[in-house]
Amino acid sequence: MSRVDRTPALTTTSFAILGLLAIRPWTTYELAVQMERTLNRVWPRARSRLYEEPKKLVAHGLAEAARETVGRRPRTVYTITEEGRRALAEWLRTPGAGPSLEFEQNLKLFFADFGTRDDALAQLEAAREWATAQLEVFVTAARDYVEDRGPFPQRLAVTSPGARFLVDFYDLVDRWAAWASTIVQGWPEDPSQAEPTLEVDQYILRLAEERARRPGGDAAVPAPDLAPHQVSGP
Amino acid sequence: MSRVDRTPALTTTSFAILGLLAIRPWTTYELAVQMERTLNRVWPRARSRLYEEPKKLVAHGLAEAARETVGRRPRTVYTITEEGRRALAEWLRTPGAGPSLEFEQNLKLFFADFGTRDDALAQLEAAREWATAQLEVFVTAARDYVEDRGPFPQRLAVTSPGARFLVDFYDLVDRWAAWASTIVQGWPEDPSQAEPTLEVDQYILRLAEERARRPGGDAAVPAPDLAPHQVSGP
DNA sequence: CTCGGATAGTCTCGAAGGGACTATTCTGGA
DNA sequence: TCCAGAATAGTCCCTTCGAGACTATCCGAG
Repeated sequence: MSRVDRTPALTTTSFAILGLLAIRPWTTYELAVQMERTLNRVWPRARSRLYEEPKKLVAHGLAEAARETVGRRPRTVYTITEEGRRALAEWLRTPGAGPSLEFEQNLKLFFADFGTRDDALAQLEAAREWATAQLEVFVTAARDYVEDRGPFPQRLAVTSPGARFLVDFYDLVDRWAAWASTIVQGWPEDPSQAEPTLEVDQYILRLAEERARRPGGDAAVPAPDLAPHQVSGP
Repeated sequence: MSRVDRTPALTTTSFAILGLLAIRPWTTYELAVQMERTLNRVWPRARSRLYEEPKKLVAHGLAEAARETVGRRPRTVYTITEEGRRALAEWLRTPGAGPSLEFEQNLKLFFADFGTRDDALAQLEAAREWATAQLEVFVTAARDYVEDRGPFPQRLAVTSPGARFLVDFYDLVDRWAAWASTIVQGWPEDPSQAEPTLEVDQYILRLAEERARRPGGDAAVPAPDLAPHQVSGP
């Protein structure tokens, strides 16, 4: 009531920063750089945001700020507190949200019948380039890690399953765009005149149904019966 | 300068709405529902946003609003203009952004060493449930489409490649989470004590490098040499 | 000695999210 | 036939975010 304190609420982004602080102390600038290089891939946030979060953490008692100075330039080093570690563990216990995907190139493909076939092909080509670029950055970083030149090698056991997801995701985008290109190339100039390819639709449906029937339980998953991103010829 | 009009700029969301209007006229409510059911999967936006967009389109001359009334309740039906169709085609010509992914469950996995093994397993299980739920909704909708009961069957040719991406994405999340679960089950109670599994890391690296070498050109993509989401036993 | 890139931030504005709130119309079952 | 609840058709508010402009110092290579 009245106009009491109101320290802004903690968000997922706050806990992402808090997690980094649990690894070691950082300055805000280092946090921002680290975030851009790694966490951005699963939790993208604007740089400007990242400068606010540590302050919130301090306000909540989850981190401490130490003002230092390099020459005449001041900087702030943040360190996690014991309460911060408890809060982080607590956050890890609560269920997280499922993936949320924004995919403008796919959105444009969805409206392809209001443009030209070449427009659609350009979107798919851009998607492939995106995937390639992501993978290149990834390979460089991953090679460093495997050759023991990466930071925090002791965290590798914990981080590699998540990394696997990213590689597979980039690979999916690439394979899908390549496959979709072959489909779109078969369209007429004006995509609104394209004939529905029933094989594709039934194939999609079969894939989806098959998966929906797969037991939700556990254990090893068999390799897919249907080769991904290949359309069987008629 | 001074304090002139300033009709707010058009965003990707504006064009998503404009694309729907290119299919047929809608009321704002219908647009919001349609968006939630379909476009949300590649371009998720809050409902409240969707009520603003058509007004912007009108302000830019890309759509027209017709006030109607059902009984005593007023409603507004939006129709695309010729200029709107031109703007849409123009937008389709410009390259779209690559995918952007938010994945909180994976983020929590990334910090698994500050929680317990069971916390990590719970995140993965939640990811599987999410994927299953998405697929179930998808299957229901897709079955309707294939059995000719879906709206806009004439757009099927254009929309099914994009749908394929979604099925594969959900499938990826599911397979990955199942695979990752088997890895995490091998961890000790305290994940910070987990041993790095070099096989996994080198496997990831090999996958990534192999892909990075793949020609960025075109044409059919061969089936992957390595079965997705299976770790070869030692 | 200097110049460009890395370090270390602040600030602003508009876009987006999330939900509370209102009100009328339609539909299926008692 | 009547009523409850779902669907229709929005408005409003507050907070968070994103994108980028802006400032300033430090450090290393040539």
